[in-house]
Amino acid sequence: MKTEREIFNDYLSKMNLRDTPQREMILDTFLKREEHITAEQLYDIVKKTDPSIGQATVYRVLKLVVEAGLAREVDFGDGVMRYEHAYNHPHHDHLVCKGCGKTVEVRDDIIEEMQKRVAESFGFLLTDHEMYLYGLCGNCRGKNK
Amino acid sequence: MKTEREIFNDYLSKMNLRDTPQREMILDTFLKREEHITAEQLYDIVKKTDPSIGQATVYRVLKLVVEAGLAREVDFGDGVMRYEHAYNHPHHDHLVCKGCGKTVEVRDDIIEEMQKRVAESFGFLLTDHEMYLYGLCGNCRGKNK
DNA sequence: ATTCTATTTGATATTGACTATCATTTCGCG
DNA sequence: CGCGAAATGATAGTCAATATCAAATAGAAT
Repeated sequence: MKTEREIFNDYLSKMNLRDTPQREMILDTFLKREEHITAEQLYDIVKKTDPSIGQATVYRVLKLVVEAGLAREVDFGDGVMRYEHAYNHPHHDHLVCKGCGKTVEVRDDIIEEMQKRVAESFGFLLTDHEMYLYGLCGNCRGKNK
Repeated sequence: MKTEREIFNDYLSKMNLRDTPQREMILDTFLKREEHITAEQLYDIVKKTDPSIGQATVYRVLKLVVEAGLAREVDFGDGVMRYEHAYNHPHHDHLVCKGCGKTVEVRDDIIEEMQKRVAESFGFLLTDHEMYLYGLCGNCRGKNK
């Protein structure tokens, strides 16, 4: 089982890209966090370790991390892209509480299967999908009268 | 059965908003088009009828049309919000071809039911959802080697 | 109809996320 | 080392969408 660092380095050499301290640092910082994170949030954290790092570099490295298969983009529709771990975190969809913003990762094989069938019934070859379920979590259900 | 115009006017008076020629014009132009449309595209069309209309007004009116229940926002993830008819166009999801951009409206009751169950299994009350199925349509399947 | 005032409009500036540009730095090969 | 290509960081630019604000106007009161 390869480590994330190995996968990232393999991707860099395969693409003839260079191994830089910034890239390693940003990747490591991303990997340490478990939750969905935005580029700006990651930038803020990274600056604490190395204040000289540029914002553009964080955006650039996040893109590489996605291409290397270690991260996945998540779009909750609020205009900001978030990133989540993709390594050892198989595909899933998201349940999002509109009250408190809490998210839960969900996966349902029946839904996945039906999605493929629906696409095929229109002659489409399904390559991927996005599904966001919005609602109110247990805590927030009671609050808004 | 109320007309869209009646529904819109009802909404305006319920909210103590004024009935203006711009609002009527933009609504009418939106209603004439059947396909998903962006605010900028609608602005371009509307300008042909009345070049004095401001871009901001189109954005503002589209928001009202959504609030009145006559339109729905659709986000295909390309950074631009699109609007589709909501009146007599019941909820559906979208199948999007990554090759040519073609979209198909789809609806599957089993998926809808499973979504509700999944949400409930986590204690969530499902209020709405977004589901986008991305793939290649019949035409585009053969093209990419 | 005329007046009045809060709403609406259109022009413009601003925001916020993200990308492009570009001079300077640095990686990594010889 | 020393070189050339690639990466970085600072900055400017893009683009959709929103905020601002003076001027125009809807619509109720007169």
